[in-house]
Amino acid sequence: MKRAFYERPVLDVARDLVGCVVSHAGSSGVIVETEAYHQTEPACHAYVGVTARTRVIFGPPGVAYLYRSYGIHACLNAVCEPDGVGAAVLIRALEPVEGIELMRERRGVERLEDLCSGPGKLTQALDIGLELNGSDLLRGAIMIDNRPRAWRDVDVLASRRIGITKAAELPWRFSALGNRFLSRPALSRSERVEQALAG
DNA sequence: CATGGGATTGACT
DNA sequence: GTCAATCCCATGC
Repeated sequence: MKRAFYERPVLDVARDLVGCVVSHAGSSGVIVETEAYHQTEPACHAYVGVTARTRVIFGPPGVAYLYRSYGIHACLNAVCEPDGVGAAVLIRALEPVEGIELMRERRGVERLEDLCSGPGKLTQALDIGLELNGSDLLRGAIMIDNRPRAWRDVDVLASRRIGITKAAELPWRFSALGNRFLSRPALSRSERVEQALAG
């Protein structure tokens, strides 16, 4: 992955990261779910401006932003857009590829679908901690690589972001169509009915 | 310096 | 479906 990939508008990066491969500490997985966040909308941590916490989000693109969620979990983001702009993509779910036994040990669960199907789960499975906040995604410990051939033409669906109360209406979540490793289905039951009726 | 709210998960009814 | 765990940090006094 090149630096210029991350320097683009955050919605484009979030969509294009689906199908790419994240690897760390002897384990890897294909990204099947992302969410975009931008300083101009209140769900984004960078909405409050530059602080000790958000400094990394406003920094150069292609860098990892890691934060602690609910006092327990670490969540991984890729910083996007030019230096000085606050935007990042949250990596929400992976399809496990390499180091699956390592993931099982780190997570303490067996089922493949339980290893990386959520932002807190995948960081635990790949042993990614807060100490990697600010590290480079191009040459650091965490690597993100281009889509394997089989994922070149993956269908990506946009839907609403999960678990937020502000700007919840924006369709800034991107997921691999029909993938079984998502943190949640892309569409609710009623939305699936609507889509079916719309043909 | 005290307080309160999460970009979540897992256990339980 | 409900709910607690647990810590970082932004905010307000």
